[in-house]
Amino acid sequence: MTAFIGEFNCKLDEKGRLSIPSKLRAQFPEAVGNTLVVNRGFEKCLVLYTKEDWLDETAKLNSVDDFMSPDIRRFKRIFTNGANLVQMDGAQRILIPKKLLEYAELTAEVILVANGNKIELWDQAVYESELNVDAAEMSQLAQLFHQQRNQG
Amino acid sequence: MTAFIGEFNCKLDEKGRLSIPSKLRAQFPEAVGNTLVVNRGFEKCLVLYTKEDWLDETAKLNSVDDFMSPDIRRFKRIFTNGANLVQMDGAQRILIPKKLLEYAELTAEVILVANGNKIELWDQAVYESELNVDAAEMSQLAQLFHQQRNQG
DNA sequence: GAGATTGTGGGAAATTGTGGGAAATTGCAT
DNA sequence: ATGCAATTTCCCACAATTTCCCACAATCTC
Repeated sequence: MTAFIGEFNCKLDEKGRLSIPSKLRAQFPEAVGNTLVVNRGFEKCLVLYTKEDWLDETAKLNSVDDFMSPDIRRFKRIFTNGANLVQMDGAQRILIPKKLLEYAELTAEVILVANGNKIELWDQAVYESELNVDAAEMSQLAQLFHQQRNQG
Repeated sequence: MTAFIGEFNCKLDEKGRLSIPSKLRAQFPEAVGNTLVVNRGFEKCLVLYTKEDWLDETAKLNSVDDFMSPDIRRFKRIFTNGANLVQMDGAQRILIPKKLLEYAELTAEVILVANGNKIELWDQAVYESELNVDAAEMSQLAQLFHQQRNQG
């Protein structure tokens, strides 16, 4: 499983194309070729996966049979909703589908943030307000994280 | 087994024809040719299969013996009953049978969503309400999924 | 600073989505 | 059987989108 590192400022052009920074592209495993998967994130951002990692994610979902229950079907849908295959063009750019641009409210200025095997894509303004935490809140969040991690 | 990726906004024209997006068509295995199977989904949507995957699906059903119970027979009948073979025309469109249009309440605006080896077809409005979950429900669903996965 | 690489923009060609006309086929009723 | 209506198929045409390509600007490397 891939583990990406880094945070990058990028621009979207008028056509909704995003140029993948070379520092990030260098981290893609060979096998990626030029195909990625974009999906909606839980927050107001998009998420990029290598195709392989995406298939791993969904394989987990698909291991559970659809006959089982409506809730299972619903869960799978919610989870995969929005996913799109995207291909890099000759200039290492991907075209972000319109729908997703709108969802994440992406303007020209965006940020790419590595997060494990995922890469999040935020509008710069949105991202900054998301990161805007004071020390007290941060330590509270850390505490919560710790608790939830230990209770599984 | 095929694993489709993607979510697509499409339009049905007045004749009830659905143009299969090229991104999706590109994911069909060669063998598909231009023949698909449409069936009713459990929810208010339709489901597309490659012919091959449909045959697998029915094979699974038929592995359960009809002698078993009336309910088994009934379920098989109802499940299989809605299935239709459809062929793509020269413009990669399929004609959705009237009955199925009505069943899923499809209007002009529809959505195609990959779901494992199936492709679901929703009316846009219906789909959006299906996806509309709050955080509490989501975490409940996730929990359910987790349980059911582990009990197989 | 010079040369290579990378990011950005945009024009033009190719592909795709969409609509609709008209022929071919089907089903139904007379 | 024959004619009519409805459906389906096949075809062409236009608009929108996507892809491909080239060129210039910015940045990095040596």
